[in-house]
Amino acid sequence: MSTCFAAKLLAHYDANARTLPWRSPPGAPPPDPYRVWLSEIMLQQTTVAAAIPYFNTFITRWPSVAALAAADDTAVMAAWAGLGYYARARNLIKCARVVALEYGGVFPADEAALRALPGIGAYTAAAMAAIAFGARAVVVDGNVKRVMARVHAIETPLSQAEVQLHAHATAATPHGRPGDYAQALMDLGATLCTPRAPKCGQCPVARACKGRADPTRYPVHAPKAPRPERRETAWWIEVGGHVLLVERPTNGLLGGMRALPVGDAPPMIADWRGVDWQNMGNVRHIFTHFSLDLAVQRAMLLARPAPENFHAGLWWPVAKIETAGLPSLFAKAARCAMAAS
DNA sequence: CACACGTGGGG
DNA sequence: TCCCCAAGTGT
Repeated sequence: MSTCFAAKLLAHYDANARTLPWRSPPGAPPPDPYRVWLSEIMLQQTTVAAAIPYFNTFITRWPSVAALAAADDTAVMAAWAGLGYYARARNLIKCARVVALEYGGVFPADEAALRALPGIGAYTAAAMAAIAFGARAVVVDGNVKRVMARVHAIETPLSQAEVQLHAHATAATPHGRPGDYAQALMDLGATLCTPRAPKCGQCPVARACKGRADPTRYPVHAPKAPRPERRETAWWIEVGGHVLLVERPTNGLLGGMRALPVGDAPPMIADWRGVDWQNMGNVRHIFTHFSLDLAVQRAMLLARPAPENFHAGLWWPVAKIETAGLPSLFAKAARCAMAAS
């Protein structure tokens, strides 16, 4: 594959680039590295449509990495609520503070230095180096892997083809316009060289594509494991218009997020005898690696139990539950608990 | 290297 | 309803 590939891709990009809030037009000076970074973190395993409103909210509320570094952790986590993969938000905060304290609020331009920051892996470091700093970094994301697997008709399953795919991506990367090239390649994967029903008829590099005859054959995937089933119970404890929320442990599922208490028993040391629990129904939620059937139990208490009976709870106004920053699972459970009955 | 880690949209 | 998946990272 020669520079011809990149030339055709860039020409197509010049005429068809998507307009996105974090993006500069083709040929324009690079965007603020803060915007590139924020968008790249939000876009990890996340669709453009889902990321856009969050990006706009964050940029308005925290216009610079210094502003984000100075933010309350809780406020940032709440603003991220609903976007998923919450380790990204925890690392976002850590990264902002490292940049603020160790780099004076200016992102390093060096790919290796970027790679060393929290939440920035090989892909994001390369993307930032290319898009924000104009370096010839080799950007390899899911789009690039799919395009390379098709162009070269790679039969090796994706998980075992990393080195091969990276080599092809390196050979294809031009020395000029690295940022535009990276985005052009990802645009191609997102709009034409899609996983299903690729639009080969409109593809600028279809003539060079070895997978053209059967594009959906590539990339080859390993067989997927079955998704296990889990059952849990969430506890809605309401007193005087307030509901008990907890902050989940920093690590693990929905780590660091506010939530309803979950477990086999209500989250108290106190004695629950005599309390009238109502079964409010079940919420079904599909995670990447398991399916969850969450039963929702509700108790309406007359008096607030002593604080020492809770590990780390807070009473949130039921009328403002949407502002609590609950992840989607618990936002659903809250709607279930508040349903008329 | 394999697995944990969210969510909502599309076919 | 169900399966796939979307600009990955950390462990």
